[in-house]
Amino acid sequence: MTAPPGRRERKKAATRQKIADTALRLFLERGYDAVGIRDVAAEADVAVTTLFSHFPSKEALVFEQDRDFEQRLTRAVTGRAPDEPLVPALRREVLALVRHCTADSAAPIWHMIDSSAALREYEESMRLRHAESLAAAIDADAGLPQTTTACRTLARFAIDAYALAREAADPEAAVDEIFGMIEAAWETAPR
Amino acid sequence: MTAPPGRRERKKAATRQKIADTALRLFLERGYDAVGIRDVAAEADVAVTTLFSHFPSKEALVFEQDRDFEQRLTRAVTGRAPDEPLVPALRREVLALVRHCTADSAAPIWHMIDSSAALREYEESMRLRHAESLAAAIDADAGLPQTTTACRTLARFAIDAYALAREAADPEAAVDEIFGMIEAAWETAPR
DNA sequence: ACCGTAACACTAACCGTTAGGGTTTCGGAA
DNA sequence: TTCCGAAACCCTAACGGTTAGTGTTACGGT
Repeated sequence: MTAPPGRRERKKAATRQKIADTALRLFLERGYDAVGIRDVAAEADVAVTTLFSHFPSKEALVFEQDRDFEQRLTRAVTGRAPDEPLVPALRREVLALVRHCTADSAAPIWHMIDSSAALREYEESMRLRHAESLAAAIDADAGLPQTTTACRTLARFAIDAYALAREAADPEAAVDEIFGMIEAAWETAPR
Repeated sequence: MTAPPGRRERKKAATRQKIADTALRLFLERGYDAVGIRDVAAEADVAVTTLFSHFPSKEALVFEQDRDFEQRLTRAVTGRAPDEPLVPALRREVLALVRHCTADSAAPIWHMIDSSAALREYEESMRLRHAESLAAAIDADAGLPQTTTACRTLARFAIDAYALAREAADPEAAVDEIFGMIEAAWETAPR
């Protein structure tokens, strides 16, 4: 599938990694708002323009680790066992994602995100984009006769569940509670 | 209630109005991204700092007209007839809001918003803030035994309904469809 | 051995936004 | 009526994220 990549691509990946690592370290050390793009670039020993050729924005540096979020959600739909119903599969994946980001090791990062308005907003629009892909995956699922609107609704509800559970006092219980509601909603969806 | 406001407040309101009108006109004429804050300020004959003392950001200029959105939603909950159930009241209000913003007269503005990533993102975070107030209003409603999590979930679902319906081919049908799902979700919510 | 190009660097700006500091003008108290 | 405090406004200068323009290097395929 993937032939041993050449020196070129290895160097590129290394540069990207160095930028992301440096950025996250500086952000955690001094605080997101107190670190400028120019600081990150200097510390990573790259030009500012290079940084922006790897990452579309300052905020994107923070969510490097989170890159597979979108794919995990869509694959939870497209790659589930042939007879597994949709919503429980989604619920399992959302639960796993919530567990992952409420783990103790992730606490400093999420504390940083919650402290910065820019990061919170960025995350939300990111999740919305994810909801769009998820909606497409659900809509494309053969054997689901539901409306396109219903599919988009389900996708957004699932993203909501993730966002709300992350902030809840007991995240795992919140996933259960919200997905109970989603289950009922989906069963009512017209087809 | 409101005594005849003094000259001072009238002038302030006039300035604010002039800025908002000028901004919207320029945005529609030349496109949101093609008009800078300095352009708006110059055309409205105010200093840039004055503009930002009236509006917190460039995006906020566009949503001047939309200012009562939040209040309309919360009042649909807090001010409904004593015996009217919650979700239908919400549905009525969301339907009215969707009708309002899909009216022909509003088309150019919404086309502009949809064309600009900055405006789309701003709108979404704005709606999320609205969802928080709505959740608080629902939570505070006496006689509703539901969980706080369930209230926050309902609030977000209602906001989702608005956003999804706005984009749907048949917005009013979409409101019906989504609120059917929400109704089922809410009935399932633990109390 | 050579060429095309991908990755990177440097400079200089653009744009939204804010701080600092000054001037006018109103509203209410003396 | 007079005067004072403060609100509204202005100007200048900057900050920080982001991008365009233009080279330079070094890798990969011919």
